[in-house]
Amino acid sequence: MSAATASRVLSGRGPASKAARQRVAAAATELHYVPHAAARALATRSGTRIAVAVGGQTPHTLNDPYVGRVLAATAKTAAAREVGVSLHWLPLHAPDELARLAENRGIGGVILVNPTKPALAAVPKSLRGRIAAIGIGSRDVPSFDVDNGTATTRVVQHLLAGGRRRIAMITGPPWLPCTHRAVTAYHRAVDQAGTPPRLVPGDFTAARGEAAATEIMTRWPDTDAVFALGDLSALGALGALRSAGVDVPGDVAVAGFDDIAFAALSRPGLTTTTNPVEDIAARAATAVLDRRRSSSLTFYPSTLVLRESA
Amino acid sequence: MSAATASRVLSGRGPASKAARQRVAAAATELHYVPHAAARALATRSGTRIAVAVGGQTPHTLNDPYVGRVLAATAKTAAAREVGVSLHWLPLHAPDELARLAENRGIGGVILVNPTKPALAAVPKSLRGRIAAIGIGSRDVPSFDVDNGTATTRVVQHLLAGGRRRIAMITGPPWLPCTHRAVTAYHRAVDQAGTPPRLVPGDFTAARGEAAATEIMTRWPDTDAVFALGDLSALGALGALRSAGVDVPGDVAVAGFDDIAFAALSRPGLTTTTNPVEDIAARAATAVLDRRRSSSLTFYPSTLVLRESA
DNA sequence: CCTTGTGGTGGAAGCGCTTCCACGGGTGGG
DNA sequence: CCCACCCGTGGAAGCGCTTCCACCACAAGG
Repeated sequence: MSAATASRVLSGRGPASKAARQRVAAAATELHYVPHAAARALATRSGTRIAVAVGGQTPHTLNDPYVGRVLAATAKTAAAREVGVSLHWLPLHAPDELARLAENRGIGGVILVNPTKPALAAVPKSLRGRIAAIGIGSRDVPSFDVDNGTATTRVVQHLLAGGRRRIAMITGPPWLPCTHRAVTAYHRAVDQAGTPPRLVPGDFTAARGEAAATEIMTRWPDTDAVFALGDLSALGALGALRSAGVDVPGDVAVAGFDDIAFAALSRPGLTTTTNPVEDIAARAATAVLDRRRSSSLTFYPSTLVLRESA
Repeated sequence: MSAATASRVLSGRGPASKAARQRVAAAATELHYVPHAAARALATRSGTRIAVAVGGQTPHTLNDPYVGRVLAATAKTAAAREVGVSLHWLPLHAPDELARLAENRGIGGVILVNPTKPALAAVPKSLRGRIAAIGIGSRDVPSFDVDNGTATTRVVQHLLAGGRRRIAMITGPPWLPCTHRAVTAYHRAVDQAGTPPRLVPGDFTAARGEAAATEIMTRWPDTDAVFALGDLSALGALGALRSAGVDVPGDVAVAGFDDIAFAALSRPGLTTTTNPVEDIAARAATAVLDRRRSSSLTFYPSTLVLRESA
């Protein structure tokens, strides 16, 4: 029984007789053998382990319900394939961080969450086929994202149908392509209805949502609906409005995006539109693990969730 | 210039002349050299990279605001030391998973989050000095946790001071030592006040909080306060109560634990008690990276945050 | 019976790094 | 002036695995 044979059966590659297979399996379980991931990565020069790289201004971005959902879903599919998950913060101002990550081996694939354009541009060729992006919808890299254009249109139409005529929008970070898609859809929808566009930049955080709502009510006091890209911002806005004595949904309707768990927990319940992140993350994980270069841009449908706030 | 010399200056270990140091540094930056983590781990037989292992029934536990805070804080201190973070789910029924993790090298330290007793017992000796636990408060392994005994006492006393006399508690999972500490403190506090103990088991989730609140109001309709270990459960309870037409805090006061971001966002705002997880996680990360075996059990103070719900 | 194939096997090289060790050329003291 | 000493250096081994390749034994065909 040589190391070569053992390696063949344990890694499942190469020929091995039934007898050898059984002997190795028996020995492995008896000795509680665990392959040395580093050695394997070194020899194979292509680690297993999928890296989730989250873009953002501070490491604090990692603490976000959206990211939490991505992580849980990724960890689940990763565990099923017996690979690990590592977590990385991709500073907005250091796009080459991704290249370092890739060179630093041990990783078999990368899932980018909300990366900047420069970060996408800096994707090293060595990562081809083992990288996917979610939360952006870009063509530079295989992407999986929610169809937030259609979703935005539907939300705005719902608000219009409810009699709202001055609908403000709290956007996502300007450096995200998905922000542009949503903003475009928003513009088209309000233009079509002949109602004025009111845009305030956001960053997906609750704090920014609060500030943005205050800003909106100051600049345009007659606003009767606020749509925030991201439930966190929507909930922040909702809180700020109610603290200011504004009745929701009486005076102002509030709608969010993503349908995070807290959207249902808030009072009034937050009207929002789903984001099937779990599916998306699972698909992205599978794609990078299988080195599929397919499907450069896939959009997942979002469905409107009506609660009390709008 | 040999590989040996380069290795010495890059890893900062061993002697090297000033000239050599500079030449290596220059070459490294020019070539965008990134050390191969796997090779290094193999040679050193002690990887860098800190593993966060979260105990729980399903991978879904990874998606929890508490865990999110731990991850963000860990990633921050890890990034400052140029080490990676990997994420693991520690199934409740597979305590040896931790041993596999340890053998699977590449990791320099482990932070256990809410591990079970069997998992703690299964900690391999090879991990001595590079492991720490948070969220449990155990002596089996260096632990950093919030002082939830004192915090619980203070919450109950606050509820009593507010005139509440039938205070129910939604606990944490029974397999967590911290649940016992809090339950003990709760018992002592209500006994002292001569009010009846009302315990319902929880698991930190919002769904369980809702169910528990319903259960409480069914079994003990005259309950006038609910204290949940974990804001998620408290918010779930709060939602269920209000849906049942119960006025909060008029009829029933609700208090939580942890002071997650949503505690402030909810209406009424959730009265809770802080959990300095960020500090705790940072300290735990530093401890494992520095291989400190010190401080077997450190408790961090919690402060009461009064909002509208209690 | 010998040839040509086949599936299974072990030897050995090598993945990129660290670290032991032996060695050379400086310095200071005798 | 020579020796002992020490700092800085490069050669080489080895971390645990994979994988190429040569090899053997056997089965099937001529």
